[in-house]
Amino acid sequence: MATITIKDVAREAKVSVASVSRALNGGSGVTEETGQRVREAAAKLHYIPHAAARMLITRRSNTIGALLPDLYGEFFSELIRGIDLAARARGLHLLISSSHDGVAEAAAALRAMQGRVDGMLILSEHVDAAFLRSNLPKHLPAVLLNSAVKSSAYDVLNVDNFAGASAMVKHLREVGHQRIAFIAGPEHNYDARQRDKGYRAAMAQYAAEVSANVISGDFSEESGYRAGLELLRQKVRPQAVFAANDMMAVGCMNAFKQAGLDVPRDIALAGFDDIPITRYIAPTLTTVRVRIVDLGRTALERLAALLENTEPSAASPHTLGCEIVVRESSGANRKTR
Amino acid sequence: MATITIKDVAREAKVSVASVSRALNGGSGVTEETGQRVREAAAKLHYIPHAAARMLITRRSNTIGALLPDLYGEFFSELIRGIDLAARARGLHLLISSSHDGVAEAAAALRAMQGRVDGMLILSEHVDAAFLRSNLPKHLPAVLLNSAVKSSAYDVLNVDNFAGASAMVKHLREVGHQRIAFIAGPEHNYDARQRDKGYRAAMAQYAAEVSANVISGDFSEESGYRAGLELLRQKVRPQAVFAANDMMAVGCMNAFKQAGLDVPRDIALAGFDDIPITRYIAPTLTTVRVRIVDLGRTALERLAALLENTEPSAASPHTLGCEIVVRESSGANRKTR
DNA sequence: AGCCTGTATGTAAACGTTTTCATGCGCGAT
DNA sequence: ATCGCGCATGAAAACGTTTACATACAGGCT
Repeated sequence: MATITIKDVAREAKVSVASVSRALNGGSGVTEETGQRVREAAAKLHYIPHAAARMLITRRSNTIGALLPDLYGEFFSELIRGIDLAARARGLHLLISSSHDGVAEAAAALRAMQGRVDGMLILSEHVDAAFLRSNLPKHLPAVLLNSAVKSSAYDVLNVDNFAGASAMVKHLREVGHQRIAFIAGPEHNYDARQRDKGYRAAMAQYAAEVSANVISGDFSEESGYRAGLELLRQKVRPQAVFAANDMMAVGCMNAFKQAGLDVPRDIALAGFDDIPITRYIAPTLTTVRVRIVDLGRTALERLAALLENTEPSAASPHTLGCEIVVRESSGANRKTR
Repeated sequence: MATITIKDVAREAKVSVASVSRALNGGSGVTEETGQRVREAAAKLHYIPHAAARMLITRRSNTIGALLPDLYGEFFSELIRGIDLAARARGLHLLISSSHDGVAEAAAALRAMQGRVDGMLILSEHVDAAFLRSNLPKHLPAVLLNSAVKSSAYDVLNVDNFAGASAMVKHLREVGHQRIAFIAGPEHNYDARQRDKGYRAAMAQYAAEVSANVISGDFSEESGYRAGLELLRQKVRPQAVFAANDMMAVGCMNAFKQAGLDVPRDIALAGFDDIPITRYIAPTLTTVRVRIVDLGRTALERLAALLENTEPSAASPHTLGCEIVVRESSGANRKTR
């Protein structure tokens, strides 16, 4: 009736609980015959070890925790998928905690994971070195994603936003656009800031000709739409618009279409992330590809490596490259042919 | 140095561990003054209760497990988001397990969750009543999503696929299409089968005029594309195509575009699910809206309700309605004006 | 034959909590 | 004054495992 425990199996197999444990785990230190008997008894009783008890004694949960922002949008679904795939391959469970409105909430979430995870994957704008020092147990391995934290105490995995943004500006220049506007992302988002810097740096190379033109946004489609309207109101209209993420590019595109403009003939457009949707809209969106699934996978693999090595293993920061994906919206074919 | 436990707090506050536990939890049964002292000690030592130990004794993990198929596509990202939102609101954690290639793997995943979750949310084509009987502990509450399981032993939450599909056929008829083809989903998927039935039933109402025309697919964009090509090869081309999910509709649309056809002028198209992407493609896709986020949220809320009530509470099957969303691809405006 | 070594097994401690139960104390009611 | 009652507190059991240690036994060595 009640849950059946290792003791029941021991009784059934007529051995001690120790032997049951040995037989069911390593299998070593137990004779073939008893091993057999134990396995049979376990199967017969439908015995399933109680995870919590095991965690308590072994101090291992085979679970990794993921602290993420709101799961909205394709970026996170892809990221989770990458993490999940890698976790599954390693037999690790995934405990997810998302949507933290503020620092306090993020801290609470992080603390609540204590004792139920072996390591943490953290992607949150609320997290900085001080936050981690006070909320992350010293011994708990963690990998930070897209974080500004530089401390060698933590392992961090970033996307090369700066290079990606610069490369996109370069591309837009190459296909003939001079006045390139930028729709920035949220101020406190590290990725967004890096993309902004990349844009500005690349534009500075042509400073003599034209200066940077940055409209603020917050990564939402809605903010991209508003930015689009604002750009249309400028006395001198830009020839190309580079949005700090794809969703804003989509919103911006809608603003342009609604105003009767043709993309890319009247104005070119580019995004960042390469979420699946970019392939389906019309015109298809030129963007900077971030291999999101790989990002998740790599993060998990680094964390897994951390779990294996008991030695601290110098936390090496790492950066994932990204590449330009030229589609219709940037008007590349118009110039090339 | 090592992890600090409740004993350390007790020593620091000069009380017994029992009092620490009382002070930190309910707070009742302890004087205001000791409560204060304990909280101070806990804060000073950065004490965090060990989740596993607590789980073991309370037999509560405040975690719910979600057994899902591969997380690919917007459907699942939306679903997870709905689940996550509701879980967060109730202070529940989310343990996710996805991508089960076969029955055995699904069973293993389900068993691995034993002892670390209070309840299960299950969406998997491998799951039937027999599977549950042998792999789901009797006392573990579970909510099945989009499942064919009828047993009153389990709580199941379905989408009204049949009515949705019928309504879509009706809509397509109303805007003037006679010959309506259907691209079916995977054979073993319950949703897919119900949509198929809904289509056939609605078509049967007009049997005298025209018969059903079903092409097989598997919910992937690729299979929708292939189905599109196949439809184009038919001697009498259908006037409208109804795909069992949106991604296949997208694939099919690409096939049509590639063949130089104009949607909806030359051929109308409709999908099912109303994933976000439907709003961004051109033409925008007429579809059947399944409130995916609500589905996830509702599922979690029912599970939470199950957790509260110790009494079995007759497992009531429930169905979420869905509604037609008319956009450009079905050619509705052409007829109405 | 005696000893030592290795191996299978069992006993019991340990993991960090919560909770039951007993204890002792103060205080109002009789 | 005594009794009893409520309440804060502490001691210890319990949760279900793993594992260190003890034990016993078999067999190969000298």
